[in-house]
Amino acid sequence: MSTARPALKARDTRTLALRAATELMQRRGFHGFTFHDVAAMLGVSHVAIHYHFETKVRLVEAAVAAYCERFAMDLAAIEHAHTNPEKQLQAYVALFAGAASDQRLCLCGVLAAEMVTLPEELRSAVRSFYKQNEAWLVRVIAKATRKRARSARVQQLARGLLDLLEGAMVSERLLDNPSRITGAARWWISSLRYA
Amino acid sequence: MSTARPALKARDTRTLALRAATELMQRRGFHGFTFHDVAAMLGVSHVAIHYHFETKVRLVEAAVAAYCERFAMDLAAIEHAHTNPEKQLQAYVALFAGAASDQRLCLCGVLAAEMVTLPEELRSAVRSFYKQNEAWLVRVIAKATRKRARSARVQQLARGLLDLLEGAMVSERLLDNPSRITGAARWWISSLRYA
DNA sequence: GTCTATAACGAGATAGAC
DNA sequence: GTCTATCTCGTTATAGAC
Repeated sequence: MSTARPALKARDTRTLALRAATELMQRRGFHGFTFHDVAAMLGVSHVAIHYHFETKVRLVEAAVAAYCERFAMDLAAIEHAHTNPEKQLQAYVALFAGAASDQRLCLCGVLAAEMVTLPEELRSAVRSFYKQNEAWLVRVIAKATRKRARSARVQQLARGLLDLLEGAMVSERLLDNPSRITGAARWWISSLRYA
Repeated sequence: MSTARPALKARDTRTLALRAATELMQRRGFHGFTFHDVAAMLGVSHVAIHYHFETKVRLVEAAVAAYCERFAMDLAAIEHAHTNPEKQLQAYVALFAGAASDQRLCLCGVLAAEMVTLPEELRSAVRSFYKQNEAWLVRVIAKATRKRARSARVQQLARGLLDLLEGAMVSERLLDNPSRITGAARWWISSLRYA
C-alpha cells in the first residue's frame, strides 16, 4: 500500500507555492515578488520552491493556468446559480470586487500591465484569460440585450465591461474607494438597457 | 556674458533622461527599466544619469511630476479648444488613445498597478494624478449631464470613465485591438444621455 | 524534498580621474 | 558633466549533503 497514498508533502508544497505566488503577484506584480517571498510564506527555503518549479517563469505559468481554471469554474458556477443575465453580470462583478476588497488585483490584469517585460509563453496565457472572459461576457450580454452574440456591439460591450473592472480594481486600491468597482459596474449594467 | 547662456548640455541630459524614463516606464513599468536603459537611449553612461538624479525614485518622482504638469496643460488646452462638453470628453479620450496607439500606457496607470512596491512619495504623486483627472472629469461631466458637480452620481461617472480608459489601455495593447479605447469610450459617452 | 553553500549575474549607487 | 572602476546587495539558479 505504500504507493496508494504517495506522501502528500510534495504536492502540498507545490500547491501552497502556487497559491502564495498568485497572491503575491496579485498584490505586487511579476517583478514584485521573489522565490524568497514565496518560500517565506511557506516557512521553507527558496530551494524547496525550485525543486517544484525549475524557473520563475514556469512557476508563474502554472499559477496563471490554475488561476484561469479557477476562473472558468467560477463562471460556470455563476451560470448555474442564476438564470437572469443581469444577475449573472452582477455576480461576475462580485468576483472582481471580492479580490479588490482583499487588496488584490486580477492576476492577469497585473501581468497585462507588465506584458512587455514578460516572455511570450506568459503573454499568450494572459491573452487567453482575457479572451475567455470576453467570450463569456459576450454570451451573457447578448442575452441581456437580446442582441446577436456575434454583433460587433455586443463584442464591444463585453470588452468595455472587462476593461472597466480591470481599471477599477487598480484605482479602488490606489485611492481606497471601497465601492468603486460595484458602483461603476452597477451604472454600466443598468445602461445596457439603452444599448 | 558667460552666465547669460549657461551651457545647455546639462539641462539637456536631465530633460532627455526624464523623457526616456517616462517612455520606458509607460511601456515596461517601474521595475521594468534601469538606469542603464535610460542612459543607453541618450548614448551616455548610467553614471551621467545618477549625476542628475541621485536615486531611481527621485528620477521617477521628477518624471511623474512632469507628466502631471503636461497632462494639466493638455486638459486646459481641451477646454480652450472646445466648449461642448461632449467634444471635450472625446478630446480627453483621444489623449489616452494617442498614447496607446504608440504602445504606451498611462504612466500613472502603470505605477498604480505597481503601487504596493513603490515608496510612499511616489504613491501619493500617482494618487494626485488620479484626483486631478477625476476633478476635471467631474466638471465636464456635470456640464454634459446638467447635474450638480458635487452630486455623487457625477463623481461616480467620472471615476468610471477614468477606470474604463485605464483598463482599456492595458488590454488594447495586450490583445492588439486598435480601436478598443475609442470604441468603448464612444458608447460610454453616448450613454451619459441616460445618466 | 529539503537543506546549506555557492555560483553568476544584474542593479543601484559611490569614488575619483578627466 | 561625464567617464572608468568598484562596491554592495538582491535574485535566480545549481551542486551536493542529509
